[in-house]
Amino acid sequence: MEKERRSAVGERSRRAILDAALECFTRLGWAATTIEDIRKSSGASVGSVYHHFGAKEGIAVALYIDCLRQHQEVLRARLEREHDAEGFVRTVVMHHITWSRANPDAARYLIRMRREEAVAAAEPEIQSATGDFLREGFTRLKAFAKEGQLLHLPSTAYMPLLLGPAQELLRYWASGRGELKPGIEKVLADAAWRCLKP
Amino acid sequence: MEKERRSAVGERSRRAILDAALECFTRLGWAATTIEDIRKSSGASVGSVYHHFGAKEGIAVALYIDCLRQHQEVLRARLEREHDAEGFVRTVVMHHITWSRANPDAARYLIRMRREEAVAAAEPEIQSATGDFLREGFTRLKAFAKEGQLLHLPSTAYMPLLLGPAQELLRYWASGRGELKPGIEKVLADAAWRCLKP
Amino acid sequence: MEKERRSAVGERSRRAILDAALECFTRLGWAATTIEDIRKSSGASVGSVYHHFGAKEGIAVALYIDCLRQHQEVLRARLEREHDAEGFVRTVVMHHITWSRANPDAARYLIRMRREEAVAAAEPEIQSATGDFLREGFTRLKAFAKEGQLLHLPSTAYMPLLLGPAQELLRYWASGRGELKPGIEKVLADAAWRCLKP
Amino acid sequence: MEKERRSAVGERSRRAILDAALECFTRLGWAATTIEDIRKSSGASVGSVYHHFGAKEGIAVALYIDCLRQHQEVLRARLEREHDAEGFVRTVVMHHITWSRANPDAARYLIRMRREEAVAAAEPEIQSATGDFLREGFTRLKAFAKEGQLLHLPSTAYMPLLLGPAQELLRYWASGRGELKPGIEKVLADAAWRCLKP
DNA sequence: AATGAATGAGCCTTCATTCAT
DNA sequence: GATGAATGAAGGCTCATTCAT
Repeated sequence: MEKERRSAVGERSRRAILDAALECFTRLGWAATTIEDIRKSSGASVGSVYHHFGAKEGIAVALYIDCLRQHQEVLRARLEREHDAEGFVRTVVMHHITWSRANPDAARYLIRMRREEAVAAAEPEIQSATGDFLREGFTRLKAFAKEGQLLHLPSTAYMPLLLGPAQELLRYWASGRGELKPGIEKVLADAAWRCLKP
Repeated sequence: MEKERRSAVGERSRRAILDAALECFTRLGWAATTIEDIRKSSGASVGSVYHHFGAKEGIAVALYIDCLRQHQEVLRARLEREHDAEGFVRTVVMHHITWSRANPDAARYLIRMRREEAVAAAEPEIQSATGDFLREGFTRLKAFAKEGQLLHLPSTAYMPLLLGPAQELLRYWASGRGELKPGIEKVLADAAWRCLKP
Repeated sequence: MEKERRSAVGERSRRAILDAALECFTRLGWAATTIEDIRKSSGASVGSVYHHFGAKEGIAVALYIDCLRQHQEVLRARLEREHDAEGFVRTVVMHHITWSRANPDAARYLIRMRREEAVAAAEPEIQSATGDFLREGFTRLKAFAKEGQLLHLPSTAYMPLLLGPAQELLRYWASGRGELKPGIEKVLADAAWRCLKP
Repeated sequence: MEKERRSAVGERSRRAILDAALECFTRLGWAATTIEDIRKSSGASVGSVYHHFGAKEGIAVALYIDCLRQHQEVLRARLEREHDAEGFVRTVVMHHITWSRANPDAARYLIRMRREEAVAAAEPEIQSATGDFLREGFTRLKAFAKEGQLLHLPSTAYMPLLLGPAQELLRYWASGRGELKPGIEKVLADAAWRCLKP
């Protein structure tokens, strides 16, 4: 197991910093948040922040992994009960919307940071910490296509068609302008299946 | 007319700065690019940069408008020849991909900056400079729906379904990992129409 | 000529920073001197310091070159009038002591920084700025030996025997404990010649 | 006796820290070495380091005394067998070179730290721990001069002439550039005697 | 004796912006 | 219009040291 045993007190401090960071990043944005902001918000000292995360990027990456894990654990559990393409497609799309509605700060953070330098540079670390969930899903998608349960398309088209609309909507919502209307997840799930069914 | 008369020499210097800025933003990213970088790359002096654009954000906004205009002029011309929903939908999607392939730096810039603070804050200025092209398109979309040429959907769903997959693909491409395979525009146009046709 | 034309005002500011730096390094030591100390002492702003020297090390190197040039210009002039080994040896030793007595801060700085990381890393730059004076002197020394004007010794022994005692004395003096008694330069020059004469 | 009784386990830990410190100081330099470096290298904990040495300077001083003792014990033994000036002079010079060659890290450390603030401030402690060996030697030197076995010189000239060349050579060697050729100790010993004999 | 999480003062450096020439 | 030296607020980060366990 990769988790090292940490003293309980250290773990509590680490958690407080991560929570404070999410709050600050949500309120101010990643670039505009200073270590001082996080310090004030978490109650920890500057030194403690660096003791746990090494650098500002370290906080971003640790928080990203933390949010991603929560996101994926729920989705993974749901997908285990889906065995055909339609269920898979609808579940993925709906989960994206509903989880984001339930965890707005974490969702916004994931959306905004996905391609941010600070996080992108640590992709290997992120993948090793999250078990490369995306690739697994992609593999399953291609298997469905091979079985004829999905339309045959160039492989680079699957992910955009599956999640593009949801991402676009979430991004708009994350920018603070649009809402996430109740029921919109069903509309997007329908549309995704309309696009991808054979 | 809002355009002030500018001396030819001033205009040339302005253009050089804008070109250098695009090159720097592409290479280093907006936040990481310094005025000094732009100065070195453009051959202008720091003072000259400020004379033309007032502040770093001013460069970002001016460049954004510049790129957006190029993007929209082509699209506007094409859309004038399309009078039914299917042509409209297909043209919008295909243009997004083909124009981006032809103007990679400008396209990347537009994609990355769309919701960046620096540009978002100047939206009114951008809209007044580009004639609110997006809203016009959206209006036309809703008219098609009213006429029964498009599926009836919650209004917030149209844009994500129309452009979400293309945006997702372009974003992935813009991040430097995926390619834009030849013909992929047709696949996405087909899919968009499949999603939106009645 | 390697010297770029600089604006007079810029040059004056640069000089003020260098003077202040020498004063601070003498008083506090290189490592303990902060940019803030130099700023206060020179009247320049932090930004100006970095505009001219790029980094703290840049000040150290520029100042080192500055002091070394003064040291070498005088010695070079004196050595041009010396044509035999004895004159050469005596002049070098005496100049080391007398110049240091006349320019105590600069001398201390040279002695202390000679092998300090910050300066040692820039040796190529220093040599290109000072014309590799040391190597020239060493070459001349070996020529004297070849002509029989000096004792035949392993080549690594010449510099220690020529300057070691003076350096040792100066180092002790630079540390603030010993004095540089009047006439001591003659004693060391005699000793050096006693050591090196055939 | 000033040595406190220490538990064997404590002593072992203390020794490990001292060894690690020498290794780190050699590799990184005194100022650039952090307590964390020493901790990693020694296997001890930060707290343990402070338990034994009180402060970073404490390590420097303890290590200095440790190295100096080793240096002096050998020299003291050798000097006991020398009763005339020539033997004394030659032995001192040769020992400086040969001991350094045999204990390069310790020698480098002594050379580099001799006038470093951290060590200089603790001179009284060092003298009381090493029995003021230097002063004894200096006293013996002056006695030889009084007896006519050495040249009459200003008292400040003796040490530079005796050890200056060796120090200069060692310093050059310690900086990592020059070598310590076999036999060079004899050359310097000859030269020192040539300088100092009546 | 040992541990290592926590502390926080202080430092170097960056960089957008100004302004005298 | 152009120039580039000067400005200084602000931020990320280091690291010696402390102390509860």
